[in-house]
Amino acid sequence: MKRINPDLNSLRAFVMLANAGGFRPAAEALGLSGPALSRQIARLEERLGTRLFDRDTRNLHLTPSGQELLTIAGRLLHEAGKAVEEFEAFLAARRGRVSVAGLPSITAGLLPPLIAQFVAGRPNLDVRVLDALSDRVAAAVLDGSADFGLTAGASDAAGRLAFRRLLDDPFYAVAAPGGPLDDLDEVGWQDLVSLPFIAMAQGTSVRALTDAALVQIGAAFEPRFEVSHLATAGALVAEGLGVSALPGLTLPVIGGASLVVRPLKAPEVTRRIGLVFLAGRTLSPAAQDLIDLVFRLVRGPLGRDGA
Amino acid sequence: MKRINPDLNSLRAFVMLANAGGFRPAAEALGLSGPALSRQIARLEERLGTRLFDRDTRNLHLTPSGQELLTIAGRLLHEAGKAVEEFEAFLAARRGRVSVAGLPSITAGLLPPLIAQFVAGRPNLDVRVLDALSDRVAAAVLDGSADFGLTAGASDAAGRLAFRRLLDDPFYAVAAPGGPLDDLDEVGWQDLVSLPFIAMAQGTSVRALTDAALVQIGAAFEPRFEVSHLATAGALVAEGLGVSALPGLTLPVIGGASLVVRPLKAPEVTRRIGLVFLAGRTLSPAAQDLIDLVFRLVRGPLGRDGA
DNA sequence: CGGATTGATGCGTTTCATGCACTGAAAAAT
DNA sequence: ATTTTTCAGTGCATGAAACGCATCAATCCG
Repeated sequence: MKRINPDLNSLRAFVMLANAGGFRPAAEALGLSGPALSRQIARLEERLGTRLFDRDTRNLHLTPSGQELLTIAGRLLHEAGKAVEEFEAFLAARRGRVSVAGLPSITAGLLPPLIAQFVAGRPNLDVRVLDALSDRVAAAVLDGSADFGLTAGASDAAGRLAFRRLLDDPFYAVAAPGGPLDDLDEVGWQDLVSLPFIAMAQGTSVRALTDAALVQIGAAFEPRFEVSHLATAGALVAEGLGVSALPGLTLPVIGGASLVVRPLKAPEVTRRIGLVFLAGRTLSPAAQDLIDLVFRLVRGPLGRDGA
Repeated sequence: MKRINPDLNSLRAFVMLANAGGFRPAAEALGLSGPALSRQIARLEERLGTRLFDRDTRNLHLTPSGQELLTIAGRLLHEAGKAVEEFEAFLAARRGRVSVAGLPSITAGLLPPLIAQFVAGRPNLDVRVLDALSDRVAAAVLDGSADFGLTAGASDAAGRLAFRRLLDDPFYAVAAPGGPLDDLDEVGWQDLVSLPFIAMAQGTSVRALTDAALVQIGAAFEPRFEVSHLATAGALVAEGLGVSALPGLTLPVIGGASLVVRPLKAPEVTRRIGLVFLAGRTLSPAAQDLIDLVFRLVRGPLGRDGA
């Protein structure tokens, strides 16, 4: 048997005619001329191989087949409407899921208020945040488990990732109140090497930049403590066990407000934070929207904690 | 916002392309040329206002929007397939419901084996049988609660009903074994009037014909018993309380095999059984099939209990 | 560095749907 | 009873949409 292929417009016309009870009102409701509707029904009947209406010039009645089709077509059109609505919601970034991968300092310090603003009024939009170190962020973007990443520097893999600079995050020296930084306005890297230093673990972007800065000034690096998590570093600093050098974005995460924070100079080191995404790939509307929001709020009003 | 109107062919093409992973195999599977498919996708993208594939000459990847559409379109196409399947099943008379109205003698005597044959292999086809007297059969057909009726004579209503003759059902005289008919080969109506007569109630087709026959021979009619149901009449006859005159189709219902049955002559009275349906209205495929089966089996091989 | 493969584009053709004008039939009005 | 109106269907021409063929640009392979 040849495959019947209903087209939705015909079905819409059919349902409209069945409900209107006459060609004239149905045609008008459809924005069609009378003859056009007449032919549309005739075509549909021919394609389906059945008469759908018993009609003479004065009366119009659904045949049993028409009655059956009315039920089925009504349901299908309803499904189609829902499908369109769903997809439009997705396109309008009101529905779907955005997965962001980012460095812990970013996901904890920068992102939360932005995400709060982003999801406001979008109850069906889910946001996943994946916090990981730089290379795992890149990996997550590469394998598709994150729509995009916010990380430091453009490490990276065979040109398959694109990078867009978001902001430069300068390093600060941090110490406990009553510690060695109290009387200084600004600190040089050289000043730090003689102090007990709390370093981030190998593999973190902070550590890589710290190492680079120390190499630049030709200093040997002997960290007193080495930790993986910012919160730990912060707690050690607060306890007065040492000093550290950290990018500005990390400060809110470690409770920088109760520490002594000083600009770090000689050299001025900044962590280049940016967007990482698959080169040549279109992003979902929601992801694109979130990115736009991030860039707008971070770059525009220079305030980095939104609202 | 302008209403997006997806057409199923585009979606089919899209899904096919997404699954095939390349234009060439997808186009072939769709029976289209390469360029046709290319344009179809381009049109769909334009209509939806989104790119669905990130593609260059060598790679083809769904965009997030494409991924979303794939899910939604797949579901919708599945629904459409089910809808077509359902409707085709209805057209093929494998699904749906047939409502038959008929005289009790027909629904009980003639119909059951036909219905058994009819529903064999059609598990999703329901049959409703409405047994009622002649005028209620007509009423049921008129108001649509029955697809068609099997009844006696073309009584009927303002030409809105059409009648098609099925068979002529001759009357027989029936009595208990050991009763007055034992020694006769055939019986005349005149012979019956002197015997205790068990008559069907007023309003039945049997009674109307009985009255007419007796008027024709100028006999007064004084039934000894008057009953509404065939089974009662049969039981009274079997008990030897009287004789009756009944059409052949009723005999199986009353257990005619254990009674004495003789052809009734002078005059030969037949009940004209036929099909009643709404004039000018198309019947459902299933109803039409059942009608065809009834006519074929009743008229053709003269056997009235099928198989 | 050529040949082959893949998706896109130009162009002419075909198919399909639509609108206008008109026909034929049936109900309503006179 | 006759005319008028109403309604769905048909002839015909127009316009849009989709298609195939030929070709092009970009990429991969040998």
